[in-house]
Amino acid sequence: MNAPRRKPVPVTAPSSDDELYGITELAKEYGISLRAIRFYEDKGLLAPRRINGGRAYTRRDRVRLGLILRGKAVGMSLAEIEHILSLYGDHGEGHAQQLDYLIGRIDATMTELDTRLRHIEAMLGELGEVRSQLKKAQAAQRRLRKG
Amino acid sequence: MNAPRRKPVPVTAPSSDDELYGITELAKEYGISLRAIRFYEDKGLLAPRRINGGRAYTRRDRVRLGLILRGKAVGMSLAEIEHILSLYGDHGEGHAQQLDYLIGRIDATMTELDTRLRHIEAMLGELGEVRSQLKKAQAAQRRLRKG
DNA sequence: CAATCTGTTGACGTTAACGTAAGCACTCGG
DNA sequence: CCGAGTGCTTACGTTAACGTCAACAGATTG
Repeated sequence: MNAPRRKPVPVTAPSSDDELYGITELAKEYGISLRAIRFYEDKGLLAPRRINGGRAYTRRDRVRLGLILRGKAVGMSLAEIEHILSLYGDHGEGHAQQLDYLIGRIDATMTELDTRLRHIEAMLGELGEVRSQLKKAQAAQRRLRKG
Repeated sequence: MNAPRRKPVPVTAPSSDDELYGITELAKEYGISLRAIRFYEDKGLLAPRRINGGRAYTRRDRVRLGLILRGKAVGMSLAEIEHILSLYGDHGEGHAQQLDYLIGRIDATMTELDTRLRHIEAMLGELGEVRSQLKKAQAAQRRLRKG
């Protein structure tokens, strides 16, 4: 079963028209595969416009992609990232309830990130101790060799 | 093809003999499944002794398991965690080269963790901004309702 | 006009990290 | 002696996050 073919077009405007980017540009810029970018789209994390069948990304899309990758670097699942992404974006003229809800979710998210941060700090601390132990051993060795 | 059967034994000493723990104790203590613990063993992250076919964990094993889970909480893969775990443990009487190598790896690991930490801090910062924007909107709403 | 480039959509493969299930082995309490 | 409890192993299933591949369509270029 083949989907009906649209007619794609390069879109790849080096720096001309209206601040739109092709998928390959984004891929190279962030060092990821085209497949990954499309995958994020499938998962609803990105929603580029279509220009004659080709994906066209705006600055805003680029920012989102950046957030996605940052999320991954931090060890979040795509689901969690989607969660966070939804906190950005136009909550234009949101009603009071919406605002409360959003702020609540942001607080929750920040708390979780804080926990992670503390875990990392703990690991850094422990590794630092191990390191200084090794440093001591190293110094001892040197004393044996030189003195 | 069946492996030859050993004879397992509870080992489950509540707090008596020699500071050994059964697999279920560990599982409950850390809130994970037996399967997961065995899985970590398969991956070489744990290596409990066997007492009559049953796994017997020491305090040291418990600490390692803690490190594993902390690593996961921080978003590391089991491979990365194994990497880090190898930095602990007896480098007893290590030779100079070994020490240099280990310290180098610790430094590398710490640098990487530092990067993650910075990513998280960045996200926290951005979320903080979004939050304060929403707070402003919230205040505006209240002014409309009350005054 | 044919080759090449860029892009699109399935469909299937892969790796990591387990979960689930089945079947067997000891031990212990009644 | 029998059933429940605990543990072991092997084998297969599952989810996430892509990678790989095939087949095709416009555009561009020699």
